[in-house]
Amino acid sequence: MQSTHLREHNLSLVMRAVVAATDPVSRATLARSTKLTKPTVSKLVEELVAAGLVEEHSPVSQGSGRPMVPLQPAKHTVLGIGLEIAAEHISCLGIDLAGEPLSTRTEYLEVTASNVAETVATCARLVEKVRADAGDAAPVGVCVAVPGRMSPDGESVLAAPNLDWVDVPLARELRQVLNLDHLPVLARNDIRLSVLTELAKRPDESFMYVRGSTGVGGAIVLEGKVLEGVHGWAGEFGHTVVEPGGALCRCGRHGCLEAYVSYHALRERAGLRRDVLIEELVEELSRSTDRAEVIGTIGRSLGLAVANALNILDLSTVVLSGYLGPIAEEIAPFIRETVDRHALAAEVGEIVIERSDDLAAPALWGAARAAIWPILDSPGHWIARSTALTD
Amino acid sequence: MQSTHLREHNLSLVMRAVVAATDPVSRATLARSTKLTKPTVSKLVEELVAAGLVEEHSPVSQGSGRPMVPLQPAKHTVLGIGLEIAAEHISCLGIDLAGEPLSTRTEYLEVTASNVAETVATCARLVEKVRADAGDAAPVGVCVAVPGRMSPDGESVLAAPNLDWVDVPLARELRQVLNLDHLPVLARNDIRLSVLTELAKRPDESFMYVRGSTGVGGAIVLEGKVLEGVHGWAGEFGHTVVEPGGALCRCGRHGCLEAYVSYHALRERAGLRRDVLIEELVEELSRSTDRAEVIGTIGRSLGLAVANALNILDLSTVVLSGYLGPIAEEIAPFIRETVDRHALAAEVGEIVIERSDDLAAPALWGAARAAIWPILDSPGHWIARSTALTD
DNA sequence: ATCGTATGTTAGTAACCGAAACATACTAAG
DNA sequence: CTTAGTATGTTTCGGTTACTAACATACGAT
Repeated sequence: MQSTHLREHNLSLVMRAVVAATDPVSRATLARSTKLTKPTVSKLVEELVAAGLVEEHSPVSQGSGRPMVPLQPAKHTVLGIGLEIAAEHISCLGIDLAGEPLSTRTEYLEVTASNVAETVATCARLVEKVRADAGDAAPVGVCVAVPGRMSPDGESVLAAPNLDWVDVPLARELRQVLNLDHLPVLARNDIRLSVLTELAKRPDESFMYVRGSTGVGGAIVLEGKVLEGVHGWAGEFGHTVVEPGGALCRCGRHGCLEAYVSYHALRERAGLRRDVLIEELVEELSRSTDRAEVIGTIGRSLGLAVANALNILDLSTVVLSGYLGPIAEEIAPFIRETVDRHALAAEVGEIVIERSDDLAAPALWGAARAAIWPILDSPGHWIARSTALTD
Repeated sequence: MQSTHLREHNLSLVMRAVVAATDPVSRATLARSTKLTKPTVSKLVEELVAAGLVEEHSPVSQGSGRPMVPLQPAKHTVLGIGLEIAAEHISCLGIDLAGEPLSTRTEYLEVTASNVAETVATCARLVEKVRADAGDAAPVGVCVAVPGRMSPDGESVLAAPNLDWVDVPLARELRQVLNLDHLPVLARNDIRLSVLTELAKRPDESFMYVRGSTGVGGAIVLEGKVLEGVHGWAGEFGHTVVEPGGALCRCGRHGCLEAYVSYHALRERAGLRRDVLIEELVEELSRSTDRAEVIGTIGRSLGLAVANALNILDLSTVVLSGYLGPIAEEIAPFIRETVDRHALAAEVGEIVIERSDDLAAPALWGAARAAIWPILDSPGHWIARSTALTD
């Protein structure tokens, strides 16, 4: 490592500490939390303030001693742009460093294999609108959430069954259309972006994330890092077999978890109308069938898959999201039971099963956060870049 | 990060590069591989040579140009001490920085709950002998491999069924008996140490490690790091249920993998005599039963457990060790089949199933390597420490 | 009015790494 | 035998970084 990298490292450390703090922080507090000395922090903060990434407010007294100068992530100066492509709509969200939404826009269209160009054009239109709404805030980058399997480099969509897409070089096409010279434009899997939203609330924790929505998605988070795996789908247990030779899944095989626990599977089997909202799925199901039975179906299948994963990874926390969130407490016993059956009960501590306080569109928010990430990770690059542009 | 940490980081970088290289390396080569500049490398190497951690040989011509000065990890100067506690014997191995064995000693005794003190005494005796054998080599630390569940800090054995141990503060007791002032003494799970031996051959790779021995152990390696998990048993799928309601396992539940695929289970079910060597288990079994049936039993159970784990973690490599190594090729089809059944076949690349060229005692070797680790990780500390002692 | 306390700044210092030039030691060719 | 070419390793110097120690600042408490 070179000495210049050291500075970048520390700059990022301070920047992230400022963003991570919910309340304004003083330089002295930063020095303690980053384990750097006060002069060092002052130097680094000076640079961040000069670059407009951190805001300095007027001194505030804190009991005895000299009043602190509160520092906060700059508001409305920087714009992280998140996009979400779903089967029937495309949304765009712009947030600033503080995580404040600056603008949200949505357009409705049926995304299919035949209208990739139109989809890209729509994305571009939405991004332009959000940029306009955001005023002076300088764009940092764009991240697109796609419900499908992506190439690990974030360049292209390998397969997105819901959209009927195969091998679409989405990032490249967007980059060409969007007029953002050399800013990063990446495409990522929607679940892996959703989990970032959860991760913002539990930094550095280890847990398993399960989201019930159109399909069943999941991710594994180890010490604050989302596990990728060689193909980038670690933790995706939608197609784990939970009942050998069981129900036919749309992937063509039998007994997949997704064939039991997914919006489509549950809705169709209960013969409900197509326009049931995902959030209301469980309520609707309980109306037509015995609630215990519905919960039982979900719980048993999910319990097996989740318990297996927890066991192998030696994790003790599951976060349930999507329509699984509201019924987390009801599903919990099934997961617990299977875990107890699979691991030595005495060895296992209590399994923590939590519901995610889900936002309406976690993937969209995750994408926006991911777009901001480069600034937090290497503020120096950004500063160098922006000063080079203005000169 | 402080500037002094930067130096430590770079020192470690150079040290590890020297050790990782199989052949002697020049300063210039190190500069290229570590991405530091030549002067920096020279400075750092100078310090390592002065401390006796790296050896400088006489210049060797390499075609044209000035001959290089070959650098190698110092031999016989430093001693990493590994211990292995098994049910019926205790072994001790001392290696140097180059990974050369300096001495191996073994004593036989039945380790049980009643003779913890004797076990510790035996360990101490073995360590003393190895130290004596190693001559001037300076001890770096001690690491003990124990077949059981350990506290994450490496201090104590929580439970080791094979030894009938529960809650034994092994590291502390050893530290008191061994006369190694303030050198690290740690106790670790044997499988997690075995995998270090494999890891030395595949640095920075990701794979799953499965070892068939008295029981069935496993570990997950992600980018060269052994996954720990909250309790420190990530990847241990010996007690994964592979057949609900199946054979009784000694853990008290039914259908565990270990109830089918373990030395004890296989030997007892075939009615073989007790003194069959683990290495010869499969051969012996094939003599009394149909080989295809034996392989089938192992393959089906293991295939299910391994395939599930690969699927969830999105890994594509399995390394089979212990008595599973020799029959890796025969088991491979079962694992492949289950993987294909569980994951979307089109999405999965080829699963690589490899055998570990197992040493006789990988856990012992892993322990010795682990004992050496502190030097590679922070040579500066070691240098400071040893100069402080000699002054 | 003074003391205590916590924040933030100002030198001055020590340490680090890197760029460039140089010294070194060999091979290969004329 | 000489010269050119090449790669290694060293020296010198400069720029940057972060730390130490002391100080200035701005409050509350007594």
